[in-house]
Amino acid sequence: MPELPEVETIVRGLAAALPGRRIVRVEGRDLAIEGRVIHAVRRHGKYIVLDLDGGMLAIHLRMTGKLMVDGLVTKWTRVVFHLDAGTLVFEDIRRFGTMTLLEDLPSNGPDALAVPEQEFVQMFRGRRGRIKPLLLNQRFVSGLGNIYTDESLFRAGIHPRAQAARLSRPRLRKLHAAIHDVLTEAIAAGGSSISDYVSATGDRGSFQVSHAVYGRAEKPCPRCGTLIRRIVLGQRGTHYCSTCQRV
DNA sequence: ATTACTACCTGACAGC
DNA sequence: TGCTGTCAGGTAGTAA
Repeated sequence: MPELPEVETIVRGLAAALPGRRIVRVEGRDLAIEGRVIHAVRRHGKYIVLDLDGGMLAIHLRMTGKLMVDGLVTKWTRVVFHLDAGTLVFEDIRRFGTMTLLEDLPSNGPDALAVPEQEFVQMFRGRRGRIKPLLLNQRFVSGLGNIYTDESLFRAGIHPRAQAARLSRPRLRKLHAAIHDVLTEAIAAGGSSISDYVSATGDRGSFQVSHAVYGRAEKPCPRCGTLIRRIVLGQRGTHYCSTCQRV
């Protein structure tokens, strides 16, 4: 479910409520963090990181995870953090989400929103394979998922099957700008809510109405009117405009 | 290094 | 109603 803009939106909501709160009791998972204080909340790729005294809790929402401040408890609630004031509720329909106490964060690639253009272009040296699966690889660049990969490639005019190593420097610079712009606009819109995603305050995002290709198979391209195609690439549904996007 | 396949788990939806 | 199959915003493990 959540990609970088959704995780960023959730983290902003958590950061407004959690720092300074003490975890009094954890219900639903054996984490042994009772009594610890949450000092800060940050994002690391698609991970939500709670900095506690003496460690950090890394939470990954995978497909259907939600983290809500004072959220309602439902049949899909998996963990409730009881705080000295209020609660933090973790809900996860498909139970793919993970929650681990760590000393070191998982090593992944540079953040898709923070990576400088020059570094981004250089990362492609020596890479084989097609561009879309590469962008989805979190050890290459972290934060992009299926929605924003498709949307970024559309804006950059790059076909998802294009060979990464064959892209010219100008096209890579354009891709860098496209990724940055799409993510920035999506964060401003509070993320994309297609079915499950809500922020830490329970609000839906609105960026889904701005999607040009994702989820728009057989609908006209907003730029040229050609019908958007859906193919499967790297086992993922992939949407693109065959006129605007070239290999 | 890259790709394919399986698996994790649940719900929505289409078609019969 | 209900069955079957497909799809879903993610990622790990294994094999080729």
